[in-house]
Amino acid sequence: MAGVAPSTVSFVLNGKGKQMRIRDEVARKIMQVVEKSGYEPHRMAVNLRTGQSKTLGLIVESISGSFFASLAKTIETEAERRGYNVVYCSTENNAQKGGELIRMLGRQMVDGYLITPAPGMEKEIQQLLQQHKPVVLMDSYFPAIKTPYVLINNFDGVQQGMEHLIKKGLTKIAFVTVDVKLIQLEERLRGYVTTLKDHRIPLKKKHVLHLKYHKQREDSLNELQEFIEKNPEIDAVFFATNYLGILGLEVIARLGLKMPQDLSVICFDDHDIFRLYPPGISVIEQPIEGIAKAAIDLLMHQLDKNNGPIKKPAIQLPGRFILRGSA
Amino acid sequence: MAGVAPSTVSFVLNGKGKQMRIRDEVARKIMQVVEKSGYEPHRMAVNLRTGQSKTLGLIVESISGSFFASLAKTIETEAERRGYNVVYCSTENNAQKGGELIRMLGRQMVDGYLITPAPGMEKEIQQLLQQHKPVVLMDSYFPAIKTPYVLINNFDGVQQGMEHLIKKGLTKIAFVTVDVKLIQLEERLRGYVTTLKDHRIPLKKKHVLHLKYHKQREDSLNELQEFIEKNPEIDAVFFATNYLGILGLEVIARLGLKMPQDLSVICFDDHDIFRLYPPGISVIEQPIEGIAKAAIDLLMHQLDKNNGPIKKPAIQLPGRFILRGSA
DNA sequence: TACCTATGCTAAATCGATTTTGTAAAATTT
DNA sequence: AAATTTTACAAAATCGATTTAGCATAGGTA
Repeated sequence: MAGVAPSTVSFVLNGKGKQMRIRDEVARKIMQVVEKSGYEPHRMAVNLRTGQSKTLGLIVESISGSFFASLAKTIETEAERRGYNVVYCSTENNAQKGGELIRMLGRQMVDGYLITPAPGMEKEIQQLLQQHKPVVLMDSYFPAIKTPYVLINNFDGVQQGMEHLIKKGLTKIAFVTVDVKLIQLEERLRGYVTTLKDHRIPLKKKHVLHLKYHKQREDSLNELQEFIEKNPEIDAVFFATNYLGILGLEVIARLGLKMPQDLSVICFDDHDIFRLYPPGISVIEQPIEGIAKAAIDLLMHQLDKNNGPIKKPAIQLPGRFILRGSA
Repeated sequence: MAGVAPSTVSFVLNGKGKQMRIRDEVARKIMQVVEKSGYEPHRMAVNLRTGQSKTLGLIVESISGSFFASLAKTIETEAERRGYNVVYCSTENNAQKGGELIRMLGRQMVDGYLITPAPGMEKEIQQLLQQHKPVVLMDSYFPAIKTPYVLINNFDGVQQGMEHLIKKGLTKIAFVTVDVKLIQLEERLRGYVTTLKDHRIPLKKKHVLHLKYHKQREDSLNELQEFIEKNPEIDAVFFATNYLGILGLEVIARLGLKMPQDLSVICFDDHDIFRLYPPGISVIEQPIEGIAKAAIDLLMHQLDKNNGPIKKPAIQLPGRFILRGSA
C-alpha cells in the first residue's frame, strides 16, 4: 500500500529505520499508511520469527483467593506497561495439576514464569530452570532452588503484631498455624517464638496449634474450638494465615467471645472480611503491589539477555500492621 | 528422528494418519519417537499456519471481585477441557480501558471473546461482531447487540427473595439499588415492583433508593444511613448488589440495628462476607458455574464453523435463594 | 577512467508447523 | 502386457512477520 517492500515497512515499524537509512519521507509515508489502514502486525508471525512470545506465565494457587487476585491484577498492569501479556493458571492446591500447568505453559511458549510455589511443584520448577527458562517465585520459595524470589518478611510481620499484643499487656498468646511444610509458615512461627523469647515470656507448647492441612473445614473448626476451650487462660490469638483467621472468627462467634475484651485477635494476611467483620480484625497486610512489581522487575532483568546476573536474588518486603478493633 | 518427512509426522500427530493412509507401523514409530523425545509442536507455528490461537479472551470488570474470580476459574477449567487457553483482562470499571483491552486481545489473536459488558463497551463489542469475531456476553447484555448472552434470571431471583420476606409477614420492604443503567438492575427492580403488586402491597416511591454510582463510598454510606433513619417503618431491605449489601451491613452496624429482629436483609449476589457476618446474610446466589459453562458452550458452538446458527442465543439461569439468619 | 564507498532500498532466507500437490511402487483392471 | 488406480509417503507451498544478504545508483578517491 505504501509502494515499498515488506522489509522496509518492518524496519520502520521496529524503529530500525535510521539504522537501515530509510529516508524520513518514506518512513513518514509508511507510518501514514499504517495509521490509516489500522495495520497491526500478526502476533503469531512475530512470535514465530523472533522466538519471543511477549507473554508471561503466572501460576498461582487459586485465582479466586483474594491475595492471588490482587497479585494477578498488579502483575497484569505492570506486565502490560512493559509490553507483555500474562496468562494465568491456578493449581488449585493440587501439586499434580501444577506440573501439567507448567508444561502447558511451556507448550504455549511463555517467555518467563512467575510462580507462587505450592508444595510438590519443586521438581517442575527445577526442570524449568534446567531449560534455562526465567523463573521468579513469589510468596514462598524452596531453599534448594536457586532462582530469585520475592516475599513479605514473614518473621518481621509476626513480630510487629506480637509486639503490639505484648505492649497491651497480653502474655498468654496462642499461635494457630497449619502443618504444611512451607517456609512462610515456619518463618511466622519463628517470629512468634522469637518475640516471646525477646520479652522473656515463656513459650508454652500447648499454646501453639498445628491444624491438619488436609482435614475438612468442619473438623478444623471443631479442633480449633476445642483448643480455645481447653486453654481458657489465653488472652490473644495470632492466626498464621487468613484462612485460619476466618475459621477463628467462626469459632469465636460460636463460643460467644467478644473481641478484644475476651480475646484479642491478629491475623497474618488481610482479607475483605477482616475489614468489615465487627469490630474489625487487626492484620499484617502483605505488600502485594510491592511483591508484584519486584517480581516483574526480577523477571524482566532475566529476560534482557544482555543483563548481568541479578544482584539481589532474594527480596523480602516489610508487611504493614493494620490495627483494627480486634486487638 | 523417525526417518520420515515432517509432513508424515504432522499427519500422524493430527489424527489424519488413516485418512492419509500412513501405515500403522510407521505411525507407531512416529508416536514412539514423539514420546521418547518429548516433542511438542511449536504453538506459535501452529497458530500461524492454522490461523487459530486456541485461546479465548475473557474480559471482566475486575479480577479481584469474587463473582468474576469464580467465573474466571470455572471458565478456565471448562476451556482447558476443550483444549483452549484463556487470557483474562479486567476493565476495572473503566470504559476506555475496555476498548483498549479488546484491541489488545485482537492483536493477540484470540479466537473468541467472553465478556461481562460494562456500560460504554457497546461500541467496541459492536466492532468485534462486525469483524465476525465470536462473542458471548455474560452477566448482562445490550439489547441493541445481537450476540448470545448468559445471565441469571434477575427478575426471578428477586422474586424468590421477596416472596420469602412477604411470607414472613413483612410488607414495608425497601429496595436499594444504583443509578446505573444496566439491564440486570432494571430487572431486579422490576422483580421487586412486580412481587409487591402480585401481593397487592402498595409500592412506595420513598422505599426505593437509587444510590449514585459515582459517589464516594463515604457519601453513599451517609445517604444510605439517612434513608434508613428517615423511614423507620421499614421492616426489611433488599439490596440489589453485593456491594450495596456490604455498605448496608456497615450502616446497620452503625445504627445498632439487629438482624433480623429490627430489620430483615436480603442481598442479590453472594459474597464471602455474607456467609460469615453474623447472623449470616440471606442472598440470591448466582449460578456462576452454570453461567460459565453455558457461555463456553455458546462460544464453542460459534467456533465450530460447520455449526448452524445458535438455537438459544439468550440463556437465563435461575438463581438460588440461600436463607441465612438475616431474613 | 577505473575503483571504492555510502546510500536506500529490495530480494530471499528463515521461524516451525500444516496442507496441497506430486510421485514412485504396488495392486488392479482392461 | 499395457493402462489405470491405489497405496504410502515425500516435496513444496504457505501462514506473516524479521533479518541477512544483495544490488542498483550516486558520490568520492586513486
